[in-house]
Formats: sequence, C-alpha cells, structure tokens
Amino acid sequence: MNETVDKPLRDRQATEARILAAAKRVLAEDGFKLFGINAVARRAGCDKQLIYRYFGGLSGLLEAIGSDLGSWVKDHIPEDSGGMFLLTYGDLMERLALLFLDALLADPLVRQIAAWELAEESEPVRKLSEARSKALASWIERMGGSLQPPKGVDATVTNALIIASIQQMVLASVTSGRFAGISLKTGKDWDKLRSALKRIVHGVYG
Amino acid sequence: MNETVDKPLRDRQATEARILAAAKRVLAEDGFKLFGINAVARRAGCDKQLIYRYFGGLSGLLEAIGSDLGSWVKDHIPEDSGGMFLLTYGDLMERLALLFLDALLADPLVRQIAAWELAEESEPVRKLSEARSKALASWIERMGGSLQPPKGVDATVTNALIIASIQQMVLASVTSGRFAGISLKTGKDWDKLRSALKRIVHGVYG
DNA sequence: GCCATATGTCACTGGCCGGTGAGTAGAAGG
DNA sequence: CCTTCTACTCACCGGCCAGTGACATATGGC
Repeated sequence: MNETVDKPLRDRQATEARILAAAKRVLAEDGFKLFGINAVARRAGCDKQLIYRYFGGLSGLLEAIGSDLGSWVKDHIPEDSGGMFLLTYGDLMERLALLFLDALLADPLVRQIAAWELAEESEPVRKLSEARSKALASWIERMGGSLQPPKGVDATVTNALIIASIQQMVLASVTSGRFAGISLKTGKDWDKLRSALKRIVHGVYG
Repeated sequence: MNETVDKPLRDRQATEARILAAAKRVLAEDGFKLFGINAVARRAGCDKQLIYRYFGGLSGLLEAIGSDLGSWVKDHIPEDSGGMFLLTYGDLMERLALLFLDALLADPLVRQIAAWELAEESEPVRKLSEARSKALASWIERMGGSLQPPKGVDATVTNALIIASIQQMVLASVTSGRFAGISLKTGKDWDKLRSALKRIVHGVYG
C-alpha cells in the first residue's frame, strides 16, 4: 500500500518549489493587488517566515518568478517556424502579432505582470517587468531573423505600437470585457479584432 | 480691514467641493493604489466622516469624479474644429489620434483611471471607467461627423486598436519610460512615435 | 436669548498587512 | 541514547486601512 518513496515532510527543495508555485498562482489568479507575503504563504500552506528565509522576502520571490519567465518564449512560440523563409516582412509581423495575441490571452501570469507594470513603479516590479521585456525582445528577434522591413518605415516603433495595441486590448478584455466601445468577449469579437489587426499590419508594411 | 464677506467656517458646499478636489488630486498624483477614504480626508483637511455623510463613501466619491469627467471633452478638444470639412477620413483619424495622445499625456487623472480599469474589476471602478468610456465615445463621434471610412475597413475596431496602442504607450511611459524596447521619455521619442502613428493610420485608411 | 439642526471632530473597533524573535520538531551523526 | 543542525511554526509588533458611534460647536429659526 505504502509508496516506497514517502512524501518527505521536511524537504527544503520541495518547499521552495511549492512556495514559488504558490506565488505564481496567487499572482496569476488573484492579481497583483492581492499579491503579498501573507497570501503566498497561505496558498503554499506554510509559514511566511520560510519565504523570508528561502527567498529573501517579496522582492526575491518576484525575481525568482522573473527567472522562470524566460521559459515563456519556449512555451508559447513554435520553435522551428517552418516555411517562414517565404514570408514578406508584413506576413511575418502579422504572424507575430497574432501569436502574441493568443499567447497573452492564454497566460494570466504574464497578463498580471503587464498590468502591474502600468500600475506601480517599484524596484521589485521593475525587475519583473524587465524580465518580461527581455523575453519579449528575444522572441521578436528570433522571429525577425533575416527579413528586413520596408525602407522608410521605423519598424521598431511601429512594431511597438502594434504590440501595445494588442496588450491593451487583452488587458482591457479581462477586467471589463470591452474597450473604446467594442466588445471583447466572444470568439467572434476576437476574430474581428484579428482581421482588423491584419489590415493594419499589411497597411503599414505593404 | 475686515472683508465684508467673512470666510464661513461651516459651509457644506465648500467642504464638498474641497473633498472632491482632494479626491481628484489624490487619484491623479498618488495613484489609485493609495486612493482611499483616509488619504482623501487627510488631503482635504477634514474628517473622513464627512466623506461618508456627503458622498456615501468611496463609491459615491468615485461617481462624483466620474460626473466631473464629462467636462474632459470640453477641456481638451478644440470645439470648432475649423477646416475639418476638407479632410479625408484618414486625415481625421490622424488628427484624432494625435489629439488623444497629447490629451492623455497632459491629464494624470484620466491616466490613473485608465490604469485602474486594467488593474481591478469592482463596481465603483466599473462606473468610473464607464464615465470615461462615455466621454471618449462622445468625443470620437463629435469629431467623426460627416466623414465615412473607406469601405471594407471595420473602422470601429480599427480605431479602437489605434486608441489602445496610444493608451498603452502613454501608461507605460509614466511608470517605466519605455515599452517593447523603445524609449518614451524625450520629446524626440514622442515625435518618432507620432510619425509612426501617422504612417499606420494612413496605411490602413489610405 | 433659546433651542434644533447642520456641520465638523474624536476615539474607537476589527481586520489585514509586512516583518521579526523565540520556540518546536524531525533528521543526521556520533 | 544524546547532541546538533536544519526545517518549520507560533505569537507577537507596529502601522495602516475602512467603517462607526458618540461628542462638540456653529448657524439659523423662533
């Protein structure tokens, strides 16, 4: 009946992992407003003292989350990107925009971090934000590859605007389900947004 | 020496106005995270009990702020919009986008409300958010006027995306001064963003 | 002048927060 | 068996919060 390997009651590694997982869950599910030492400890089922001992408090915990965030790219982006060699720059950016939209829609943790960045400026949040930004940049660069944007277009700023519009829409959809008069609830709503997005991208990149 | 009209020590109207002004200042300057009964009372220099009596607590206070928000349009938008009759729809949207950008950059209160919408979903915030959304919609409609968008373009969704990109950029600039790898600090940064924005608008609206 | 009421203040409760020092219990080594 | 170290828990602190009931004082009608 008994497992040969009993659950060790005292296992620092396991406890650290439990705390980190609890922290990510609290942030993703309850939001950054409710995120705190007490909430994480409660969710992890251990005393908050352990968070101070193992992670050095909230800031250390956020750094640990930030480190994990590097894997976001691998989790959400198709690695091989097969057949991409035949795309124009506009096609590439369209694909990137749609991937970013779906990735953000599927990942509440990253959404919360994105919202947190806009709400507060503090050292821990800045670090977390930087980790996300770095992951995002490496992702864009990886996809950009060999293709060159059309001349006369500031691709960096333009792409930032496109990413910005997507992020704002997704964040607004979660809290209010709408933005600037349009609804953002059903799959149909998102399809309309996707096609408008495609038009914008191809409009600017030809 | 004495003024003929002495300052009345007990003046409900004046006190209400002082509380409302204090609330707006707290929200605009300290952010929604620090916004609360105590903070507002402290800033207004009166007891928090008065906030409960005169406004019915935080939610009533937020509704009062929302009502004031209707004047946002009048404050920031040139009323006559002279010479607009000769613009194309693309020119119109370009003008609208740039106006919205500058208005948001200049108004910390509205920025905070916009950020609050993204951070929290609660009844009071929802109402405040609706007031802002309504003001925004009436503004767009007023400017839209007689011009029709090109056929085959979903102008509502497209415009929402443009507004979203601007809002995200402005909110990000305040807390972190950057977004998606671009800097958002100097006037030059914003000029680059403005020209990219123009290109996008004219790209999609021809 | 007198009193009712509107206006404003004070003191308090209960709850949650981040943070800390002291104590407990299991595991490892002799 | 006994010590020693490590993992872990408990109880507490001060501070801030929202909210409330009791109290003080000015104002205006009579």
